[in-house]
Amino acid sequence: MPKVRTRVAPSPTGDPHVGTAYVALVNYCFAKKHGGEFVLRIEDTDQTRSTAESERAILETLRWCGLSWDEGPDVGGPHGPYRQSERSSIYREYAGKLLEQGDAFKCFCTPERLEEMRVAQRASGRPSRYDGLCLSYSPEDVARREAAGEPYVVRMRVPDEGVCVVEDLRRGPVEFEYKTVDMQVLMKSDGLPTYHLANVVDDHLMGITHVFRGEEWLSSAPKHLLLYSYLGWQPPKLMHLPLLRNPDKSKLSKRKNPTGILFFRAMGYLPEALVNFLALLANAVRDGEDEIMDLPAIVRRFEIEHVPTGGPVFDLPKLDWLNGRYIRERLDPATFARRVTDWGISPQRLTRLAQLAAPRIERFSDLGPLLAFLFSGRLSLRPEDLRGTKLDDVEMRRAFTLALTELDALPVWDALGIEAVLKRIAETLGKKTRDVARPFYVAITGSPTSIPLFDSMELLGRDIVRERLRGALQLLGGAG
RNA sequence: GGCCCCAUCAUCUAGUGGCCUAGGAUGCCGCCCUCUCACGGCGGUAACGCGGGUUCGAAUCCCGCUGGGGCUACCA
Repeated sequence: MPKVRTRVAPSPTGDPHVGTAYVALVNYCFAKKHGGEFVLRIEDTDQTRSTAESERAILETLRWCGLSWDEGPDVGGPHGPYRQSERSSIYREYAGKLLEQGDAFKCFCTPERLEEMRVAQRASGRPSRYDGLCLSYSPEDVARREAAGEPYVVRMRVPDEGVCVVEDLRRGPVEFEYKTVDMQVLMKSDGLPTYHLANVVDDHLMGITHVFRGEEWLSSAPKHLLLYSYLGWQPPKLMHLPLLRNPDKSKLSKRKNPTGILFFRAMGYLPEALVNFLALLANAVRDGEDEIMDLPAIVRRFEIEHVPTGGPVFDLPKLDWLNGRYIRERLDPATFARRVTDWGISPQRLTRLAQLAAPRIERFSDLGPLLAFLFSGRLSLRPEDLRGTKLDDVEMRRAFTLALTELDALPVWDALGIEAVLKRIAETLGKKTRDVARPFYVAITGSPTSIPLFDSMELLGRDIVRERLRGALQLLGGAG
């Protein structure tokens, strides 16, 4: 029996998500429960979306949660590198092997043709699936096109007939007819692999024995199983975890709810409470058992067969209750003091605040009202508070809506970038920056007079800013 | 549209054919404690989606329906 090895493989394409922490926790628990190892791998094969900043934040927040990995891009290990962008030659090798075996082929089809094909397939009620045009080309044809410099991708071959049975550890056998499984792209025209190839190759090479991943992967499991068999490898055991949901039951998304681990940190949740809460979502307690438990206890009582299959709503009020219990039951006054300091009034943060606040106060006692917004969750505002003279409701809605998307797209969250976004929005609206800034001051700081806006936003963090803008928008009756 | 997953209180869930006139937790309501509030204690509210089977017996097994969700990219 080989040693149990699990992994979490986040994609560094945005702010770290609680779903990632949930999946990481399950993989961590399973590995530790069985005396195995837990690996962190970065899936950055999408070079247009991946950022170093996102990777850094993911590592930092997972560590904040108390999860540690035995191997990973920062700690190294015998199966590295742990960043897929550094493993290109490995994927090329296996793509080459698949091509040679005839289990993959070069595809020269244009995006336009593929799009047309899919539209037609959908219209006639068929599954969306590559029609195999490029499979019909002779080797000479392929060589000629390649020599002519036609761009191509490498696609995996999928049988037209038969059934693939995916054995899910929790759900049992799940059947897929091969004719409903698409001939996925394995190597993009930029020479980098897609997730499908990279995850199979890496899981094998890294000796991963069990894969716990989100349910969104269940329908592509047949492709992965097929690749394992083409390459002559033993696939790991698979289990698909339910997706965390918004209160409206859709997949948890930052458009509707706080989803960022950074949000929970900025709001003053304790990492042990957050992890405890996520653990409850994976393994509920039995009657009479206390719901508070630390990581070792979570690991000890972890049972994969008790992970629910239905997607749970991320129930913020319950997290609040649990976090409150941690604060009043698990923090002695000294620890309380230290953790509050680390959270909001660390010397570094106070130094920064000093520069921003000192010019605006006459007594230290002015600090309370001036900086209260930095130590608050939601602000209680009325629509009248937002209204000034320079922007009407329609314009404000427009400005907030634009800000919501543009701020999300900022690669690095700092005052400079935020300023650029606000100025661009003012320009779009044909207004002065100062006039556009006013409602933002109110929405973000709760008052039209405050310490500088862009710094305030930076200090609050992207997630809280998003929540406050969303709140302001709601006050004005929705997006514009 | 096609494929797949899922289905117990508002929410998280226990429940793996009789222990269930369905248990716990959050939320909400009430009472108690109390210099306020909160905490805490006690009590209450509230669910097996529907229809067929199988069985002596079904929340538990099977089928259909309905509902929800995911996937359907040269993103993961």
